[in-house]
Amino acid sequence: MKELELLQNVDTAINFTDNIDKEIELTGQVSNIRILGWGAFIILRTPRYTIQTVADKNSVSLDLSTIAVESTVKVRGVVKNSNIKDISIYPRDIEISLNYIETISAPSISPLPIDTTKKELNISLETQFDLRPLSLRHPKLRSIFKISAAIFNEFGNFLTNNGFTRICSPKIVFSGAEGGANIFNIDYFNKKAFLAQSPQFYKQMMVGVFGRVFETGPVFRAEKHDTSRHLNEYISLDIETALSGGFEELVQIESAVLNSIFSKMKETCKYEIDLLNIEVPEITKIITYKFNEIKEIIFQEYKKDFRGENDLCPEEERLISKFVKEKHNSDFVFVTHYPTEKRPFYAAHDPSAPKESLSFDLLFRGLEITTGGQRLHRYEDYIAKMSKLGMNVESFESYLQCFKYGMPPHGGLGLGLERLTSLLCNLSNVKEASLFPRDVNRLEP
RNA sequence: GACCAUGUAGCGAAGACGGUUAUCGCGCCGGCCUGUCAAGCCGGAGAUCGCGGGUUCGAUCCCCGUCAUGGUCGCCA
Repeated sequence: MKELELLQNVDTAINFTDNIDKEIELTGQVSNIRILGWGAFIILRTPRYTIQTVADKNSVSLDLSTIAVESTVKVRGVVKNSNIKDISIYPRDIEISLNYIETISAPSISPLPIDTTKKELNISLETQFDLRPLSLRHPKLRSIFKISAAIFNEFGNFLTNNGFTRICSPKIVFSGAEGGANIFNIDYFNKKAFLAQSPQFYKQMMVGVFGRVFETGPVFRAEKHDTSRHLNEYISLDIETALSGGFEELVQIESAVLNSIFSKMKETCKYEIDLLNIEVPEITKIITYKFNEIKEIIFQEYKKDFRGENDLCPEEERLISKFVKEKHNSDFVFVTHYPTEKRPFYAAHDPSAPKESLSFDLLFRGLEITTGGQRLHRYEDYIAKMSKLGMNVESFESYLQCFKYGMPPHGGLGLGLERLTSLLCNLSNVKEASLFPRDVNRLEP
């Protein structure tokens, strides 16, 4: 038996201002080393900091030329004020003047096949992903995932603080929510099962339990699309809530969530915002256009006629975003009332105009990042709609229980984490916002 | 899946009417530098030009095939 001490503090944070001219100890990985005649500047990557240390070759016993990039080192040194220009370093107003440095772990092979010490990584996407455990060590790539984490966290915190309950629904499911072709089949103890395309059914069921729920987790799409905005596994930020008003309430909730994410990001991600040169937006007014209005605007303003088609193509998404930016100075536009036939069976429609669904997409800087809408909530409506679409009602019995025994009017939305991250960080491909992207051709790393 | 591009050193690129030793930057190796700013200066090593076939006296370059990657689109978050 061995009893371990209960830690009062597991953080690695250091109060530098209280430790000026005092000696501290740090362990970190060498992200860069600049050797000069008298010594070296060694940049250390630690969980909280990327910090500059300074080693005079006469003050430390270790031969500085033996220190390879990505070595793990333990150092002791005195905290000094400094004024560092390199914005990949944080904090920049202090540095550590070393008395001692020891290599804890040295790489077996050095150098890295890619150069993570430069301002830009300057490698192809393929190389970036093939060497993901290494490329992610670059300050700019790390920052992308700090931004992503900030979005993820504040999405959950804001909703939790506003009466939503976090749920975790199964990813191995009995049936798909969106239809058959784009769903991954798996063998589940000799039974047919699927990987969830969406937590849709479960989050609806849980509205009957908690009233307001959210989930942040992976979803899987088996589509053989291979584009800069698609992943076969992505993180879906999902909301589902009972509605007291119309489906527009969802638009307002999402706007509030996004604004909360953006303002929190400005607070906690100053370093990343600076490093990635991110322009953090804010929704100051909620701009909505009906689907049919969009088609007319595109025709009137840009002389392109897509009015016959019942979906928006990427070009239309870009054009309408441009239009809204110029006319309303907004990076965001909600497109409402999509054709009912383009929406899944559970989508509610306008009783006075059955062809128009009570749903919306959110376009951000030219790309769709959210689909949402009000759902059907009456059992009879489900039976009627599913029968009309030729669906097998019996096979959805476990899902339909909640409606049979009473559900409030409700709706929800799904926000693509990687899409939002990539647009915020000005990435050209959504895969860059996924740690280990899964696409048609990539299963590892 | 369709269409269009691209495969040249560890990484990112240039190249040529089809003709000696294939060019540049980064990294690497050696040297220099008492404060660097994702360092600097000098020198050096490093490439079966994606793979297979064809045309040719001769192919990294032209042709055919193939594989891989990227872009646009279908579809979607």
